[in-house]
Amino acid sequence: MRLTRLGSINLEPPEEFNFHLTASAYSFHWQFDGKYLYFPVIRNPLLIVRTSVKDNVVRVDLYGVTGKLSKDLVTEHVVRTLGLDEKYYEFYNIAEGDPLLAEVARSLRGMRLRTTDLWTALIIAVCQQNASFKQGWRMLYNLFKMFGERVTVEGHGFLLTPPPSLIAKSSSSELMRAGIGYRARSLLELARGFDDIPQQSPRELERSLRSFKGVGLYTARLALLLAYRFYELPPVDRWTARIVCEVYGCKGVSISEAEEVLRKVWGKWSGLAVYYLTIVLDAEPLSKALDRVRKGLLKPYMSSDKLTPLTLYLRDWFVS
DNA sequence: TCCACATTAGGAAACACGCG
DNA sequence: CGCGTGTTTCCTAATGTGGA
Repeated sequence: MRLTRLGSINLEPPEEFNFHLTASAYSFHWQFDGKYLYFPVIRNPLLIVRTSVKDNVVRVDLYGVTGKLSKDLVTEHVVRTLGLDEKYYEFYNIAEGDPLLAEVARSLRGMRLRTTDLWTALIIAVCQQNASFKQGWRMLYNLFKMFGERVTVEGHGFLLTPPPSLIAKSSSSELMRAGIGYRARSLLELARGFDDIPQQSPRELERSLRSFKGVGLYTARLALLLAYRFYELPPVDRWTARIVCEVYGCKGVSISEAEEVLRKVWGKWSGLAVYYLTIVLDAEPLSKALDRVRKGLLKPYMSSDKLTPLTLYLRDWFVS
């Protein structure tokens, strides 16, 4: 599908906003090309925005299949997605004196967590289960390539998240071909029940999401973090637990201990801290990540020869 | 007894390694 | 050089345990 340009909006960025870092993190090449960050605002009728920053102005170009559109609604969505209204001062104050995330307040300052819709966040979270960063994002890549609709914006190919309706009518074996293993069943059940999830607060949503088979505490919280910036309750996996316990000195290395320590140090910013932890350690497998923590190498590589959350967009890493 | 919390069992996929 | 196995890296779900 080819989309036509419907107009544009200019937004004033907050101070210390780093568009390039915000757009780089965990983006596939069809989402960010080094200059423009593309993301959907409305699915039906389809409306996609192309965002960029020039001369300290956030430029938002609108693309769709024509129709009425509310610029206020688009503005609100872009502000929310990029976190233009976020105030990280408190978070940075803690980060500055922190043994793990000091770099977030320095070289990564101005980088925002970019949100997705809840459905996309759920797919991401399910793919992250029992898998390294590389494994998880390969699964996601395969799902997008196999089931996502391709649209063209100014000659740039963009892939939409395969919607619940499409996943729901797929067979488990079809989904398995994306290399997602047992997660196919979880995804299928989520797709079938997704539209019946009521609108509720994040804390209530956590309960609703966990009622799905295959969605535990980690998956639910990661999804809520990515979709709603639900920072106060962190998604803690074993990777996070080991690192957090190593650095802040827990008695053991359990998930619950790590969460307790995280909440003590970061308070209502715990979830955001976990997100940035994956960035500064390039989401490396545990043994390498622990090694880097001990050596104090707590800055992302930023080199283009290695797949990391910040280099994912650079090329087609999973092309087979 | 029942609830909260901790532990254990079970499992998918990638990678490394050794064998023929 | 290819193949199979074991190890590593993670998670959820079921089971176990201890305190109110």
